[in-house]
Amino acid sequence: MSSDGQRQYSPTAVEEKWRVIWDERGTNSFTTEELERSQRPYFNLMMFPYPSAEGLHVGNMYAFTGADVHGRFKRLTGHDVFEPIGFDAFGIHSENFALKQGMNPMDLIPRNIENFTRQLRAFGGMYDWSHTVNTTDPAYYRWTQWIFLQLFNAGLAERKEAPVNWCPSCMTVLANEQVIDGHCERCDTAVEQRRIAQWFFKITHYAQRLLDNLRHIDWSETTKKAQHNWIGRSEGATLHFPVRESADSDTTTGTNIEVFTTRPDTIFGATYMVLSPEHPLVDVVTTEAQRQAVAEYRSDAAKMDLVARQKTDKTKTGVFTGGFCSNPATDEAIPIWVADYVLMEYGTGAIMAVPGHDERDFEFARTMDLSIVRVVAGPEQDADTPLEEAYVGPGVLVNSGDFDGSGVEDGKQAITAWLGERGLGELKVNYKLHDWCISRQRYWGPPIPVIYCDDCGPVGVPEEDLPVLLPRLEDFQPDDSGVSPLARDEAWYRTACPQCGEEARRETDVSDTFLDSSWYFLRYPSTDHDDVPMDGAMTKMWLPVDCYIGGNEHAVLHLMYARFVTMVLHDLGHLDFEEPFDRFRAHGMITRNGAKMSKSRGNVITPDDIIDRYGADTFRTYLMFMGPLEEGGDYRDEGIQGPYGFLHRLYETVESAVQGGAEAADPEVERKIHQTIAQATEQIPNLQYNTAIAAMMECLNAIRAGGRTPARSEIEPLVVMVAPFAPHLSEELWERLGHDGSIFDGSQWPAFDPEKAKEDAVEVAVQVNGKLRGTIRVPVGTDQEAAEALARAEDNVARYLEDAAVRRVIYVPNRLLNFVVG
RNA sequence: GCCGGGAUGGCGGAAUUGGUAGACGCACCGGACUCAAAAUCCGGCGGGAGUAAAUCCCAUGAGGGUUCGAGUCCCUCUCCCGGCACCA
Repeated sequence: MSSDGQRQYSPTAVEEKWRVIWDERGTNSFTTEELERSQRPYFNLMMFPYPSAEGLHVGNMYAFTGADVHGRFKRLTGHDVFEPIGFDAFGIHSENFALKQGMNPMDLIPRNIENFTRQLRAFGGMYDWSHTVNTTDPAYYRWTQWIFLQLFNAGLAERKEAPVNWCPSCMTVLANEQVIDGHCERCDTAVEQRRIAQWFFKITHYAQRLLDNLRHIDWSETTKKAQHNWIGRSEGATLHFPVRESADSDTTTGTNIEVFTTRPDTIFGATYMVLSPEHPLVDVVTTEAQRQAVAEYRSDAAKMDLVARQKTDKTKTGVFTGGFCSNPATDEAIPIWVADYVLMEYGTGAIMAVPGHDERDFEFARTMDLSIVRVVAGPEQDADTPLEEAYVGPGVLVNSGDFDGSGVEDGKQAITAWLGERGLGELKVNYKLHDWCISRQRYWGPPIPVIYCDDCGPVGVPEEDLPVLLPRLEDFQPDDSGVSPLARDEAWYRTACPQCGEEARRETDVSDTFLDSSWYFLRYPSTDHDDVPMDGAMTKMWLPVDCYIGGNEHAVLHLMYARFVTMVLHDLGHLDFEEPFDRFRAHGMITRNGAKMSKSRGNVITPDDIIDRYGADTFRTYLMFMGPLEEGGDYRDEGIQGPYGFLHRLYETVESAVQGGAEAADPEVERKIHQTIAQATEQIPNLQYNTAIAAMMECLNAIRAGGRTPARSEIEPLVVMVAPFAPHLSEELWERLGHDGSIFDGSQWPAFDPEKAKEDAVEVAVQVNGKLRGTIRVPVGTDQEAAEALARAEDNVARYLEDAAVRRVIYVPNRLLNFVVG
C-alpha cells in the first residue's frame, strides 16, 4: 500500500498470483470431454521448440507471444481455443550437446524440458499443459514409427544406395536441405559425398500436388514462394541421343543417352554432349585411348567436396571420352564429354550442350574449343550474326532445317513432336525436389522400425510390437564407420524375423527429427488416447489447424514435410483433409539496437532477466509493439519503458476508477473508446499488433486527459482489449473491477457501436493548387457549396485566390478541398 | 545470376490504400513537485527563413514521369535484408 491508500502495481506479484489461479482453475486446459464437445473449436498452433540447454531465446518468445496473442484474442471473441505446446527433443542438437557435457541425452533432455516449461509458464502462454507432446517419449515416437510403417507398407519408403551428404564433423548423413552452401547446417563443416544405403520417402511422387495446393492455401506469400521454388517445376523434354560406334561411322551401338532439356527448340545447335562424372554410361562410351584420362577426372570429382564441386564461378573443367553420339535432329556425330558442371541429381545426369544459347555451355565450349552454332536469332540478328556470348533471349529459329522461322515457344512443341515420331523425344516435366532421406547414423532418434532377414529382406516391425524402444547406450559417440552407434548393442539389434522367425537384425539407423515434427500437431488433440495415433472424433473436431504462426526458416523443411505426411495419411484413409494448416503466417526477425542477435556478438537478450525486471506482460506488450509481427522489429533496451509506463498507468487508472471515478461517461471519451474498439477488432486478427497497441495507448491518454478519473464503464473495455497482450494484469484488473471468474471466459471482447464512434465534426484540409493553405472545421457530411464558402472566408486561403481565376474545385467530403487556379 | 521483402525525424515505427507526412512510443530539451535525486505530472520536439507570432520554403534512398494532388501509381538507378543457385 502506498501512502494515498492505493496499491502499487507489482508485475511479479500479479503474475505469480494468476499463474497459480490459472493452474488451480484449469483456465487454459481442456478435459477430454471438453475437447470432444467444443462448440466453436479453434486450433491455435505455434512451432514447438527444441529444448536447448540455454533455455528459451527471444526469438522463441517473439513467435510464441505473437501466436499467443492471436489465441487469446480468439478466445475473448468466443472461440474454444486449443493452444498446446510440446518439445521437439530428439536430434543432433541435443546429442551433440550431451556429448560435449559428457551426459546421456536421456538424462539431459528431461532437465531442459523442465527449464523450458518453467519459462513457458512465466511468459504467460495460454498453454493446455494437459495435452503436450515430447517427441522422445516412447508413447509419442511409437506413432512416429507407425507413420514410417504406413509409408513403408504403401511403397513410399525405399531403401537405396545413394550419394549422400556426409558431414565429417557430425559423422552423419545430412539431407540436402540441411546443407547450406556446401556446409553442414549445424557445425558449418564442409560436406563430402559418400554412398550409403538409406531410407528415402518418395516425396517427389507428391511434387505436383504439393505445388498445386499452394494456390489455395492461406499462407504467407513468402513461404509459398519458397516452397514453389524448392519444388522447382520446369517443363521441357527428354531427348534421346544414339551412341555411335565411332565418329566416322553411322552405325549406332543400340545405346541411347537421354537428356532433359527445357530448350528442345535449340537441338540443331547441340554440338556436343556432356555426362556427369557419376553417369553410368561413362564407361560404356569411353574409348580405350581416353580411359585413363576419364578415370582420373572422375576420381578427382569424387574426391571433391560439395563446396568446391558447386562453385559456379570456377572455370569449367571436363574431359573428352573419345565417344560420339548422333544429334537426332541433324544426324551429325557430336563428341561426348564428361564434366562436373553437370549434376547427376538433376534431370538424367546428362545434357545436350548448346553453347550458342546456354551460358554454361558457351563457357565450356570456349574453354575446350568446341564448335558454337547459332540457332536462335533475336531482334536485329540473323543466322550469321556472330555470337560473342550465349544468346538466351526470345527470337526465331535459324540453322534449324525445316523449323527455320518458327518462334522459340512453337519450336519446342514442334521439334519435340517431330523427334517423338522417331521415338527420340517426348515432353517431360522435371522437379528440383529430391526424395526425403530420413536415415540418420546417430543415436538420439527413434529407431527405424525395420528388421533385416536374410530370407525375407527388409521387413517392417509389426504394429503391435511398437514402439521399438531406443536402448540406453552409455557410449553413443558417432564414428567414421557410417553406421549408427546402435550397431554396438548386439543384444538390442539381434532379433527374430517377424515373418519367418529366423535370426535377423534390426535397422540400426534412427529417423530424421523432421519426421518427428512432421505430425506433432496431429497428435495434440489425441494425447488422451494411448491406443491410436489420432483419435477419429478428436481429429474431426480440431483439425486441420486453424492458424499456425512460426518462423520462415522452416518454409521448405518442416512445412513441406508436414504437408507431405498429411497428404500421405489422407491418401491412406487416416485423415479426411490433405493440407494440415488452413492458415500459416511467418513472423519476422528481431534485431537488437539494429544488429543481428548472436551468441558470438554477446548481444542476446535473456528473457528471464527482462521478465524479472519488468514482468512478462510488459515484455510481451513491448515485443508486439516494436513493429508488425510479420516484419519483425528492433529491440531497444530503453524502448521497453513505453509499454512499462502504459501498463502502470492503466493499473493506476483502474485503481482510481474503482475508488470512485466519474459518475457518467464522457461522450468524447466514449467516442475514442469505440474508435479504439473498431481499430483493435480489425487489426488484431490481421496481426497488426503494433498499431492496435498504439491505439490503446491513445485511448488511455484520452481517458486520463486533464487528470480525469474515469467511470468504471469507461476503463473496462480497455482492460479487455489489453488482455491478449498483458493477460496477468488484465485478470487482476478484471477482478478489481468486481468480476468473478477469468476475463478470458465468456467472450468479453467489447462490442463496437458505430453510432458512438461517429465524429460530428471534421477538419477539412483546404488546398490551392495542391498546397495546404488552411483547414476548416465542418460538420460531417458538409456539402461542397458550404465547405467552399467557409474556405474562401479563411484569410490565408483568400489571399491565394484574390487575383487568380478558379478553374476547378476538387472536393473530397470530410477530407479535403482543393482550388485549382491558374 | 534468379526469387521475395525493404529504404520515411536522433531511433523503433504510423499514414483511412492517391487526399493535411511523421500517429504511438523511445531518446532528448524545458517546466512543476523535491533540500536533492529517482519516480510521476505538464509542455516542446523533421530541416530552414522569420526577434516572435502569422506565414513561407524544403523534406519520405536517387533521378524522371502521370495527376488538381504522389511516401503511396509508372519508368530508370543505388543500397540493405532474407531465400535459392552450374537445376540444363
